[in-house]
Amino acid sequence: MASQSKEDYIKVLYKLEQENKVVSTNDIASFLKMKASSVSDMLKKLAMEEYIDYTKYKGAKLTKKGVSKALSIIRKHRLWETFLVNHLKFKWDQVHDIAEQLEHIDSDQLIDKLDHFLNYPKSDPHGDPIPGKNGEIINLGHTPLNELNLMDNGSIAAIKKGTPSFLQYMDKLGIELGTKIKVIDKIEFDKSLEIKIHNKSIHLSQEVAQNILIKI
Amino acid sequence: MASQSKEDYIKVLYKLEQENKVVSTNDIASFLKMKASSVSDMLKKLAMEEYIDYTKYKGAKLTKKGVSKALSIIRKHRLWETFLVNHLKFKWDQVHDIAEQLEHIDSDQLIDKLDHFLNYPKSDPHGDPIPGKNGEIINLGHTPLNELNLMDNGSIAAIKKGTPSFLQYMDKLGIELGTKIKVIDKIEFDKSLEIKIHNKSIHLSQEVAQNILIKI
DNA sequence: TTAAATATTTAGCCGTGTCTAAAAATTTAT
DNA sequence: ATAAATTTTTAGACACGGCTAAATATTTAA
Repeated sequence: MASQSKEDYIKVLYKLEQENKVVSTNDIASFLKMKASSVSDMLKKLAMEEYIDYTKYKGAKLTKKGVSKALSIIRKHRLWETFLVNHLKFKWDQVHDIAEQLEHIDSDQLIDKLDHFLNYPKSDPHGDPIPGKNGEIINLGHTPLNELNLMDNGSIAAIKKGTPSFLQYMDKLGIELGTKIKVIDKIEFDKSLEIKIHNKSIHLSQEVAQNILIKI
Repeated sequence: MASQSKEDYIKVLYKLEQENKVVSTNDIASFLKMKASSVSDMLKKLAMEEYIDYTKYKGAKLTKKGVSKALSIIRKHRLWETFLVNHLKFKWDQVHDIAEQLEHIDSDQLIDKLDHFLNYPKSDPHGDPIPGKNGEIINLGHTPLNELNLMDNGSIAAIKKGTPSFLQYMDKLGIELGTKIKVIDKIEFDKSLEIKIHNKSIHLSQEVAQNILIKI
């Protein structure tokens, strides 16, 4: 089994690869709040264990083995979050740090049984898809709220940014998974928008709207 | 928070103190399968952090702080075991290693909520008492089976030795928590005994009987 | 009560995963 | 096209938690 630390790197690699193609040492360092030199060392080790393809000065990319490892960690993370919210009655903004610890527990049988107990959920409390046992990840076909057109209707499907403060802001706005919304104004100037929700109209910055995923 | 490794030492210290008064370096080493020199090093650190009272060459003893830490780890271990068996449907011989990992997860809130979810259990799947939030440990007043008198009746209250193979042996004998038994013969020669269980008579060595706790 | 056996500690080494400072490679800008 | 800026790697250090081998204390036995 990869150490906790290595698992953390693999997770970040996966996350950053979603955005870019190849991931740079500095990107990882700033994400993990570590020094580039530490990252450089670790990349060498991960390459040696064939979790990544890595050429000095050229950045890193997960191998098949690496992606599969990443998906298994994400699967564990999201299943635990689901357990914490649905059964232990945590709020959706309280579960991240705990799941961050639980995701490193090493037992396939445990995860199989947890999955069964939770009734094979397809997404976690933030609406993110839960990878399957073999790494299958369902594309739920969601659209960032800021990409909707004027007068489009939809419902909240997922919150992309899972930080406590962002989720608490969502709570304050009355936004939860499944809530119906309608785009009633789009402001050219700053790309912000006005939506109708719970029959009230609220204003959202582009920054915020980007992090709210909609099912149309 | 104490490291995982330190928590392991504290747990062993607690366990060994139940049997002896002061715990020797070698006892710990053989229990943890480590070298005495490593234990010696660690005892120094634990003493520095005031988890133990330690005098060179004289052995170690948990302080109040140490005992309270030990009880909190045991509490977590047993609550998780209860979850694994009662909700995830693990067998009682499969949960030890997984609970060994889960017990190091650091979140008081998590344990509070788990305790609530489990409906505040007083004992775990092996019949061992679960320490309370503040370290209260209920004495369930159990008697080792080998200390019962001829013709005494009782029911299985706990299995002291929680190794998979011992628990599997219990399964084979039809012994589970709550099973009624009666002592029908005590053999002086080797301290073994004959008990009636499920209306059949079975023979148990002293070694085995010592590890079965009875509620009379 | 002293020598032998045993238990414990110390000294020094190693791998892991971090760091700082310096060197080297790459990228950007003139 | 080369100098400057930036990024990345290397070198060397450190804390942690193990280890082996040697030294030292303690206990046991002659």
